[in-house]
Parts: sequence; structure tokens; C-alpha cells
Amino acid sequence: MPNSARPRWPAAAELPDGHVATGLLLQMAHRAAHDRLAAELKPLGMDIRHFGILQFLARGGLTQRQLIDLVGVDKSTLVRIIDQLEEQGLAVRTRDPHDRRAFQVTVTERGRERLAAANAVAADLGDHLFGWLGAGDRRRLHELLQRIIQQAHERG
Amino acid sequence: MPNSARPRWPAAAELPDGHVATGLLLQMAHRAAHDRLAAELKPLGMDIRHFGILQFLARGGLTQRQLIDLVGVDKSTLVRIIDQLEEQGLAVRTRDPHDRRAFQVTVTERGRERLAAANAVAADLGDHLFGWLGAGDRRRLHELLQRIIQQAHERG
DNA sequence: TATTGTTATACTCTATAACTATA
DNA sequence: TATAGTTATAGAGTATAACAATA
Repeated sequence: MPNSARPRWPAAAELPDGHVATGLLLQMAHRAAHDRLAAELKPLGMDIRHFGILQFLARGGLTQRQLIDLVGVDKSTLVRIIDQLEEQGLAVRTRDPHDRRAFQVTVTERGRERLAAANAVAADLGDHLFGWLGAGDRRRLHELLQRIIQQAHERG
Repeated sequence: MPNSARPRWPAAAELPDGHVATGLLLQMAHRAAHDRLAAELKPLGMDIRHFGILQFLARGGLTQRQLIDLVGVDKSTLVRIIDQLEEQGLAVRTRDPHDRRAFQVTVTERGRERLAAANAVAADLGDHLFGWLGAGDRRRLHELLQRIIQQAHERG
């Protein structure tokens, strides 16, 4: 597993001045949360990249094309991801009756079980990471993050 | 450049429930800011990975060993990064007089100029992304992010 | 002619291991 | 014997392009 010893960047936290510090903290917080989730999902046999895909699939079967639009990966990349999910028996491809070029990708029963276990782990971790936030702080944090995302997509 | 068409994840933003949404927003905000910075640094001939390294070096020459401890990458990876910086004339290796096994890595004049240009771009982008935050919100955001980082490193 | 999906291939990034030169 | 750095090499992840089947 690559990157098990992770850059802790501002090693003891000598943050730069100004807004760069905000960006760096954003990166550090994301990475810390991401790595922690990946580590906790691993013993369940759940890859963190598969986790996101399965979330979408759990709401209803989708074609690979639809998944590509949701997730944004290249189609050839998605082929391999779905291959892996099929190998693990977590999802299956079935021909779309309306468009016989396309496959419907569906979560299997086994996939649902594993996803449920992963969701439980993710919920526990979420409680640990974010549960201390008061309702107001949580709402405010979401607002701020969404505004940042919006700003990043706007020219200026 | 790989990943130019980036996952926008919750494409129109159908966020999941609970704390998972917070983690996802964290990821989206980080990635949006990161990609935007990378895009704006590129025309200056500044790779975003080099940007961080140069920041550290600008405060004073460091050996590769010291950089490894700061940044957390593998030593063989760092060799290539320093090679690239040297090829571009942004940094140089000189023998450490006290320990002739080691190299001191120093930013060149050209490196300082390019770093200054990159810092100006980063500062402008920071203003755009985060400048709308009031002083209080900014402080609070930093506190929240630091607490999240801390929680992620604690067992629970 | 355009689109869904597959395959073959290549590129990037990074880590592991073996090596050298110093200490 | 241990450490700083280099090199060779392999692996993971992803993209590009050519292709098959269907629309």
C-alpha cells in the first residue's frame, strides 16, 4: 500500500501566513479524514473508491455511462472498477433492455450487506470526527465549505 | 495532464445524510481549491508539488533528509523532485561542508523570482476563495479544521 | 454517424531494494 | 554499523486510442 507514511506537512504546524494557511488546513483536514476512513474500511474488504460508487448504485441501478457522469472518471477506468466490484460479488452487470449497448450495474445482496457494514463504520467515524460540532457550527461549516467550492468554480 | 476532467462528485449536489456529508464537502472544497491553484500556477511553469517544497527551502537551505522529514515523501521520490527543480534552475545541490554525504538544497535567484510570482498568484487566489470570510469566520474555520485534524489522529 | 462499453497501451507517481560514499 | 543520497525497478492508478456492438 503506497503512502502509508503520510506527509504530515506542517510537521509541527508552522502554517504560512494569510489565506494559504486556510487552503493548507483544508488539505490536511480532508486527508486526515480520508486516510482514516480508508483505514477503517479496509478490514471490511471495502475499498474507499468502491464505497462512493456503491453509494450511488444503492439508490437504484445505473448504466456505466450514468456513473461516469456522476463520478467523473474515464470510461476505461470505470470498466476496471466495475470489474473489481463484480469479482468481489458486490455488483453485477445486466444488459439494459432499452438499450442493448448499455449495461445496468446493480448492487447484489452481498454488496448491500457489505455497504451496510461500511456505512456503519463510516457513521461511527463521522460521529468521532464531526460529532462534537454543535448543530449551528455544523450548519455554518457546511455553508462555508459550499461557498468555497462555489468560489473555486467561479472566475476571479 | 491526467484528471483534467475532474470528478465533481455530487454532480448537482445530492449530498448523503449525516456526517458523511461533512466529509464529502471537505473533499470537494479541498479538491476545488487544489485544482484551481494547480491550474493557475501552471502557466508560470510552477508545479504545485514543487511549490510546497520551495516554500520550505525559501526559509533557508535544507538537506534532502530534512526535507523528507518535513514533507513525508520517500527519499527516492525526493531525489526526482530535486532533480526536476535543478533542471528548471530553481534550486541547486551543494555539498554540506559538515557532512559530506549530504547535500544542501538551496533556492536559486531564479527560483526566488518564480516563487515570488507563484506566491502572488496564490495570494490572489486565496483572496478570491477565502477573502469573503469575515475575520471571525476565518478564525472559527481554522479552529474547526484543526480540531477535525486532531480528532482524525486520535483513536475513538 | 454517434454512442456504450472493452481492450491494449502508455504515462505518471510513488515505493522498495540494492548500491555508493561517507560517518 | 548506520546514514545521505542514487539508481533500477516494479506497482498502482489513470488516461488515450482503436475497436466491437448497437443505436
